[in-house]
Amino acid sequence: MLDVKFIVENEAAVRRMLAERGAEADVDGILALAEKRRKLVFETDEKRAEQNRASEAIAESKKAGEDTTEAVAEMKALAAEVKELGAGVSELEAELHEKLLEVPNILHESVPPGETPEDNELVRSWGDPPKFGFPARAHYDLGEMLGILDVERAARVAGSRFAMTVGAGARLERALLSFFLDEASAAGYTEVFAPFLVNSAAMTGTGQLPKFGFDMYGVDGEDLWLNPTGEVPITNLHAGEILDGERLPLKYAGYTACFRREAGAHGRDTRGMMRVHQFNKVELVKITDAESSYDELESLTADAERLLCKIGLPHRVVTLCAGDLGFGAAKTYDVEVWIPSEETYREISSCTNYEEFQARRLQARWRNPRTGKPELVHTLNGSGLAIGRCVIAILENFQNADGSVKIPEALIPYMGGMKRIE
RNA sequence: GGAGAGGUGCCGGAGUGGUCGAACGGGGCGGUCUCGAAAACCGUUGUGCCUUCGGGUACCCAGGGUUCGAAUCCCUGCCUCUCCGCCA
Repeated sequence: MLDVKFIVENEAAVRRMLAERGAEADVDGILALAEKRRKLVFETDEKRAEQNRASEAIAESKKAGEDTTEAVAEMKALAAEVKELGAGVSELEAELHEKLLEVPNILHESVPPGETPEDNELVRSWGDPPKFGFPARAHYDLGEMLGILDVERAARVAGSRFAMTVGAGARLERALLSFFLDEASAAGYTEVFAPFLVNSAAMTGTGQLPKFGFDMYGVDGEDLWLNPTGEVPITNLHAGEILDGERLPLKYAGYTACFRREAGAHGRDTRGMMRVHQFNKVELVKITDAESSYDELESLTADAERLLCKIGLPHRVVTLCAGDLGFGAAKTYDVEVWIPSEETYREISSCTNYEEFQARRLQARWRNPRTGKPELVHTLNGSGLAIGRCVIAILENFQNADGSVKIPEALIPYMGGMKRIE
């Protein structure tokens, strides 16, 4: 969420941002409501002051033993007026808040212009795509051949777009999850096991609501949602708090299952476990101040990338262009891993600086010792990493001609010494 | 699921419906004293909004209600704790 004051004072910049993103928001409505609210608050406060003075006078009179029935009768009208004005202010504020929640974040100056993923900017790449002396098999074929991925039975118990790993496949998921969390701990992240179900307030705090409810699963009859990403429960951990500046940056790493309806993705990635309704992920979250947040974004991205290096998976990093950027993101690096069967790079981590956008919704602040005043924190997150897609990448990049798959060195200890899946 | 208790400032903990944004204690910060420290003493110590920058206004879990006036009374919700039952 943007500050109303910022919108009032930087109308042109806000409109420019909307144009660059190819997004829309009711800037006119916000400006009009803000001004209306300002005037009504002033009027209401004045009436309240009058009422408070009169009430005090009544208290004094009563103490002096005087008859107050007349004064009390006179106050009735004013009391009713104050009540009505107050209700008007609340209504305006609710309306304004609603509109503000639908304005996307401002863009960092380094975000490249562009409309589609084609316009994303390559930052760097690591490793070379493997050259096989045979046609590369897709993960769903390898998984089936090896008996470690069972989409059919997953569909039986849940439906289409669900995947289930079995045997060495399941072990590989657990290995990755442990490896990622161990690496995160070593890099200074605090490990958390947060709830997988979150309420509407949390979903609003990180920006999934009110605009993107269609892509999430809700729990019938309760104010609960299945979290679409670990970002939600973990970032919301410090909602409403004023943090001690010395504690920053806070760094968390947590495993969550992630649930997405994939509404609007019909026909895309329909086979295997590339795009499923439930997948596993280790999420990295940072809470820091404005001064350090872009340095923290670089190191967060490096933390995610290093995992791929240690496994030995070829990948690249791109900066998302304005049109491809998420609603609340000020800047995002996508880390993309090489997928041989598609002969392309696919997203495996998305590292984002939200600056104050989430913090303002969350009311997450820190106390600046220089000023003694609370300031909004900057929040960041990125996958470290998406486990399902990592399984895909490992199966495909480390496959042999006979369909067996070599376990990457770094994961062998986590696989109980297993060196190959065959 | 059943029965009960409770939610107040950084923490503990008061608070007859009328200067209560809130006693008192602890903590923090600043100061006096000291070579320094401790102790003692003094002062200070929440957040948002509006402002004609003098102030004003709101917030005692959240949302409603009663009242001229609510931290204090009423209703609803959420959360915490205790006991019983059930359960991974």
